[in-house]
Amino acid sequence: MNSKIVRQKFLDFFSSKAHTIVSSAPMVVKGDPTLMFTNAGMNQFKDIFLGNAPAVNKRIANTQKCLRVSGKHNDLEEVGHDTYHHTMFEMLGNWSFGDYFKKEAIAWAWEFLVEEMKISKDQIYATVFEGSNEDKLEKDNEAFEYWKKFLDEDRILAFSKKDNFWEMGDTGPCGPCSEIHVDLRSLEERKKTDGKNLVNKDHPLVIEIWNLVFIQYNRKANGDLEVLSQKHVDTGMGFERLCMVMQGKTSNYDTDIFLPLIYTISEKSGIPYGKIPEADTAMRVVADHLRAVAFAIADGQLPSNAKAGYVIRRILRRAIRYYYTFLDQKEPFIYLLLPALIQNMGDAFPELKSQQQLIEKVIKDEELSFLKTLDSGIRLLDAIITDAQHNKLEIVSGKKAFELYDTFGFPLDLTQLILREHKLSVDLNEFDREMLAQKTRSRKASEIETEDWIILFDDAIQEFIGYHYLKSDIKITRYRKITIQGKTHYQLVFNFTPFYGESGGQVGDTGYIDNGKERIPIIDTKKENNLIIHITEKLPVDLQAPFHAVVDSITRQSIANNHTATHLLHNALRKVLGNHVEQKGSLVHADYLRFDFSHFQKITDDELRSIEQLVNRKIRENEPLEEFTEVPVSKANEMGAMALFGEKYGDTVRIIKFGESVELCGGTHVQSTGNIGYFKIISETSIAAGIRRIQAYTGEKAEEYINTHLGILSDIEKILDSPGDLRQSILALSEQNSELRKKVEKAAQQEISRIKNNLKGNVRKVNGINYISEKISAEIPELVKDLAYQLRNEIDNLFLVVGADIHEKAHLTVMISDNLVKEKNFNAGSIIRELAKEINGGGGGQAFYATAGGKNTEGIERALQKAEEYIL
RNA sequence: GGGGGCUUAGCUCAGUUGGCUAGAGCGUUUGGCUGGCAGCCAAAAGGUCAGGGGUUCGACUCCCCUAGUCUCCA
Repeated sequence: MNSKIVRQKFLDFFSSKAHTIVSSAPMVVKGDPTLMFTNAGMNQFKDIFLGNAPAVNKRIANTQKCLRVSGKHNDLEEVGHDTYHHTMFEMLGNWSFGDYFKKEAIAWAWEFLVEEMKISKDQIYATVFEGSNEDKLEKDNEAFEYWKKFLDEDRILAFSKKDNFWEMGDTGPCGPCSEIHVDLRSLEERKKTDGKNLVNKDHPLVIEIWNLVFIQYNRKANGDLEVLSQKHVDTGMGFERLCMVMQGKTSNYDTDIFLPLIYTISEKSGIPYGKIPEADTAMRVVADHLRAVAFAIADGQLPSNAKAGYVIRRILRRAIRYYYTFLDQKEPFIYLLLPALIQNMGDAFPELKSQQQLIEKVIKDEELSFLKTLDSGIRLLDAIITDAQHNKLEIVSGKKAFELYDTFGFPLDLTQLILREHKLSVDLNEFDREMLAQKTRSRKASEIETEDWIILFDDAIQEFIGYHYLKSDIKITRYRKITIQGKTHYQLVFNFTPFYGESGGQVGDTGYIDNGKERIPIIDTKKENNLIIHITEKLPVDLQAPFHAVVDSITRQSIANNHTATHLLHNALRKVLGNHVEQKGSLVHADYLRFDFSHFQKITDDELRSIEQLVNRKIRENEPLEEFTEVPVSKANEMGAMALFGEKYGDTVRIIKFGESVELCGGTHVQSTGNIGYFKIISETSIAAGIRRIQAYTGEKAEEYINTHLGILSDIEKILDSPGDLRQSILALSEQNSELRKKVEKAAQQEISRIKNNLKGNVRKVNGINYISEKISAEIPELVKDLAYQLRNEIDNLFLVVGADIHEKAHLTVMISDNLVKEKNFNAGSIIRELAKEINGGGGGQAFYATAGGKNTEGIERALQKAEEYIL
């Protein structure tokens, strides 16, 4: 059964059990500081479990793309070396929000696996929670009883809290879980060793494929468990594993999900799969990482040097490392594989297809840049090797290897590989020490201490009323203290709030709360798991009191201007450049707006002008805001709304329309476009392959910007005293300037020649040495240097001492012909140090040329005389 | 968010502890030679050494700040 059918059968099965099928949430998570990537199917329903959002459908099923690069069973460095570790994988899941519970979840799981998928019941084991003294919980007898209907008792195994009790975090919803394991060993093997002894023992062929979580408790901060009134089911089944079972394979990589990719890799690299273990590993690594990176980019997460983008970069670079070393590819390679991936998964995930060009471009660019990094790293390493061989060392210091890694991004395993070829090795202990120091430094710099929420009023759902109100009477429902790098802030939550929490690129509101006795400034507002959090520097004295909350309306107006202008810009970009333009990031600030989007060339000045013109035309047309709330997703698509990436599952959405611009958006906007006043683009740049960024001003900021520039222009006009063509005037000025510079240069040279000729006339022959000692008048020390070097070329056996009074500072210069330095052992440097004493200064230089400076101009004559002593 | 590196001619880069009046290769221009796929020879032009400040007799080199960029960690 091929993987496409497996996926479809799962969805069809739960659809037949009255589940609503929803699409996968993006793999890249927005608006949850604890999570960078979706790492489990339940992520997009977290708000429902936390009680921060109501469940619209009580039964849901889907396939969710997930990414894991760290954690108990997922270390990036493991991927490719075995049959089952992955970075990106699909999780099939079904959910009940306060609807069905253990009985149905177990019965349907059984029905799907045994009746639909025809997996033999002899291969199946189930596990249940054995109970916990610590939490005063009994064995999960309910689950045990339901399983007994399908399985013999000795195939239902009990495990401890570690394996069979699921918790989302330190606090929050949790409960016992029940896992389904499948024994894939041959009949003979199964006879030899009973499968029940291999469950949960990390056997590669006795594997967990489905985890059914029964959420029935809430873990409180003090560790106590509280029974939930609403019980939920959360299940997750590894799609790749299920396919492996269905296709009778013993490795995920042998299923039709990976094999076409691996064959393409084999074909393009000319290396067969299954012959060389290292090459096989490399192919699995490349196949796995290609998926992860392609999906991440499709979801808007580009490789970068920080946070989530850095994780993607690391995954991609690991793949490059493997093909570079074990598949002998020295040119960009991974981007060539994208068509094969799309062939395989493009139907289930159309975002891959629609963004193929961008994904290829981004990957190729990243490959090129890393191959360049490798190149320069190899050059640096060569120097280290030469040095080690020169000094007859066998071990290269860990510090050097770390520097190569830390500063130049050259991977340790490559360093080791290349060193081994030269019979050298790295001091790994030292390397690890350096690494640890780096980690400690970073951790220290980002230490956050979060205290527990203190609940004042039990009012879990906080409403946002800021679309229509900027002031409101509120009560504080909960607060907590948070400390980052020694700075303490407080986070407050209200029963309802006019403050907009930072999200969708729009910055959070600022303002204050006041109760007549005290006024507390709100310095920022953030959104965390659907909760709007107001940040203050101090806590109100009377927390229970009612407060009047006021949003800074001027700032809010500027933000609204910029947000609406962003929509108009997005629309104008698509009109002028084409429909391939897709939003890739956005920042709506009170002072400016920033918009990142996919586009493959630099935008020409003409295009930029038309874009700006179009936006300003829409502003003057004064299109009114049309706001549609609670629009079903299907209706939104009909309206032609531009869905932003990062949409979470939700039954209804908010739509913002200004004339032709229709966007799905939760932000705050102007009443009509005329409020924006004026729109001015200030920069257009590239931020990554295929991604461009426009920054712009609106309203008063735009006005200020233009006035500043016009002011500069008029100032220049005044300076130049030029009412006519400024460009002509400046051009003339610049030409004049370079002419004058040449003239000055020439005059200086003439001056030098004049002095030089003078000096030449005053040469004294002393002991066969052409001795010159004289005070000259010069303006610039550089010219004296010039003079000395010229004389050196023109007079043999020269011993030159020149003094000068430059801006009331004494200067001395000594120049001695090379042959004299050699023959008579003169040293201009030590001579000048002696002479400098006469002018109360110091100096130095080389054996043939030295300078000195001092405060005492009176001493110049004495110094010149003293010089004579050296040649007598 | 924290650490480290880099920024020198149009391009790719050298430049040891501060002092060889800032170099190389490619490219450009000019002249000469040459029936050819990077043709050869010769010469020349081209630099605010990222920007700003400081230390010093003297800074591409050392220190501080700013900007851009690469890289590692979180």
